Amino acid sequence: MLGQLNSAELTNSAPIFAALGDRTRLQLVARLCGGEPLSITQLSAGSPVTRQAITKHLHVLAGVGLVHGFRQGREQLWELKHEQLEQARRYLDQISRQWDEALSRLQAVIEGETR
Amino acid sequence: MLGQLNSAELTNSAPIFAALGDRTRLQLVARLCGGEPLSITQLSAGSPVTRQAITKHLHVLAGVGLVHGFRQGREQLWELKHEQLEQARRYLDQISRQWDEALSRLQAVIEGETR
DNA sequence: AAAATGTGCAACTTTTTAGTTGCATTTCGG
DNA sequence: CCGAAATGCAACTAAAAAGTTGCACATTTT
Repeated sequence: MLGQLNSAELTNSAPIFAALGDRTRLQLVARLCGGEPLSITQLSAGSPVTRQAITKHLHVLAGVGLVHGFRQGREQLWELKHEQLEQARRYLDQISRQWDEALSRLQAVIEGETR
Repeated sequence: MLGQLNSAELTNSAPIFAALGDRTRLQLVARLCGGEPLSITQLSAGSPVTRQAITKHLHVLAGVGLVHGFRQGREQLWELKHEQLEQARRYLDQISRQWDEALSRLQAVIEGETR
C-alpha cells in the first residue's frame, strides 16, 4: 500500500514549511523563482526591512536547502533550488491523497449502513 | 499568461505554511488525515507534550482553517479541512511551474548565444 | 450523588525569531 | 590610490511562540 506518511518525511518537511511560513521569505522565494539569480541588494530593494534582515532570511531558506548562494565579484547572488520545493509539494500531495482515500472509505461505510 | 504569483496569494499562503511548519502540528495533520475525527485526548496520547499544548496547536491549525473542531458530548472532536491544504499545494505548484518556465527560457537564451 | 473522564481558561517561564544598529572588510571604477 | 558600492559580522532589543502548572467546569458512568 502506498501513500503512508512516515515519521522521517514528517520530520524533514516541517522545517521546510516553517521556512516558507514567513511573508518576507515567501516573497523572496517568489522573486527568485523568476529564474535569474539576484543579489542581496536587489532582493532588499523595495522591502520594508533592512538588508541585514533579508540576509538572515536568505540564510534561513538556505538552511533548509530552498536556496543557494554564491559569490560573484563583490556581490553575493542567490538562486532557488528546486528539489526541496518539490519535497514539500510531494508531502502535501500525500496528505491530500490519503485524505481523499479516507473520505472514500467513509463514504463506502455510510452507504453500507444506510442500505 | 497564467502562473503569475500575486501578492494576495502570497499573503494568504504564508500563514498556512507557518501552521504546517511545526513538527507537532504536522503530526496532528498527518493523523487527522486518516479521515476519522479524533478527540484532544486521543491526539495527545503518545505525544511528548501536554494536552494543553496540543489544544493550542489545534487552535493554531484552526486559525488558518486547516482543521475544524466540534463538540460531541463531553469531548471535542477535530477533523481536517481539505480546502486550505489544497491552497498551499496549489501555491507550491505555481512556484514550481514558474520555476520550470524560467529554466526553459534561460535554456533558450543559452542555446541562442552559443549558436 | 459521587467519582472519573474530558475540556477550558489563565498566568507564567523559557526559547526562538525578526529586526535593528554600528562597524569592519572586500571589490570595482576612474 | 581613493571613494563608492556590496557584504559580512556581532551585539542587542522586542515580540511571538511553545510549553508548563493549577484549577474550575461540564458530562458520563456506576
